[in-house]
Amino acid sequence: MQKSTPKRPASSAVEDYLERILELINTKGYARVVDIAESLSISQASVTNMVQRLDGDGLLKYEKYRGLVLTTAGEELARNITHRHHLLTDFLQLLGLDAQTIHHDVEGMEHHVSPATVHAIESLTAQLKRQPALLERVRSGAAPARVGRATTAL
Amino acid sequence: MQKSTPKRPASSAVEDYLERILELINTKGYARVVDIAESLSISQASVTNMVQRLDGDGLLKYEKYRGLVLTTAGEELARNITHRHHLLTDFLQLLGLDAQTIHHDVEGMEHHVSPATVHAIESLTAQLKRQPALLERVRSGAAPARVGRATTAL
DNA sequence: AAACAAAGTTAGCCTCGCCTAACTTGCAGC
DNA sequence: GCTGCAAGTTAGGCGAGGCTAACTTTGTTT
Ligand SMILES: [Mn+2]
Ligand SMILES: [Mn+2]
Ligand SMILES: [Mn+2]
Ligand SMILES: [Mn+2]
Repeated sequence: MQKSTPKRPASSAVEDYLERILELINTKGYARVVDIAESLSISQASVTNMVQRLDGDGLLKYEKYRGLVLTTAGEELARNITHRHHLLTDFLQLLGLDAQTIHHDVEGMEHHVSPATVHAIESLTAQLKRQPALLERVRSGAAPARVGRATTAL
Repeated sequence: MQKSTPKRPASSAVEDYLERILELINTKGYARVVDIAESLSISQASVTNMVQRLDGDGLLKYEKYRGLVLTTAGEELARNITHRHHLLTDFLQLLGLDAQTIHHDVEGMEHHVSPATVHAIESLTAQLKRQPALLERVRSGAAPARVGRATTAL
């Protein structure tokens, strides 16, 4: 156990690293410094530095020149941020946003959504998926119907 | 006009300062360094420093020891972030989240929501407000109805 | 008008997260 | 088993955005 670690909430940077490391492991079987760097558009030197910090924080095991593996704590955190990422992406896709906007916004928002909010958006998403008509109105930017104004006009 | 300023997007910190300054001006008529500091839980020294930066960026006019006023550009930015804040707050309230969670999440998310997403969430919010039944299901965390399972059970 | 407190400023420092340049290690190919 | 390149690391540095401590200015009080 990592003692005397006050367990501050992980920073956005830490979450982004862990998320990407897990993704690399899941798709390539391993996560090398060079791959992480490429994938995050960050220098190898910066990755090495962060990896050493994450090792110190007990989120992964790192052996110089040899590679790294996520610890249980690290993988848990990685799975958690991944879940937030997917949920928000799913939600924004429902709203009809373009892929680029979605990616940009999700990449930032994912770090600020607390568990209760995750749960609420999951619930909302599930409900919305059974309301295609409502979603259609959202996507078309339909204003709330007002008496005396055509809502289907061009 | 502020020439030779490449106009990087405002940082989260800058947006938080501007939002708070506008709020102070709207409620007290002015925004002193000490008030901004108190309101953001930041030292007066840090506020002075940031205010000087914002002056340099043309977002406010600052006279040493004398006070500050937002420029047109600054007020525009302030109104914009304020709008995002209110929209997200409104949206999360609809989902039935508690005030504390809402404040925490909004304070972070507001800096990462692009115009298209703002528009989509506005649209969604408007639609949701006319769907009290759906919202009730969201708030109660109802799973999508499944045949053979009671959805109203305790 | 002198003194005092509150507000504001400056100086110096820190952490985070990034960078480049230079060096070291590991691994293939020969 | 050299050798050369790719991968990895270290060293040094930078900007953002915080902090505290010490100083200055302003405004109020007497
Ligand atoms: Mn991210
Ligand atoms: Mn992500
Ligand atoms: Mn904020
Ligand atoms: Mn805000």
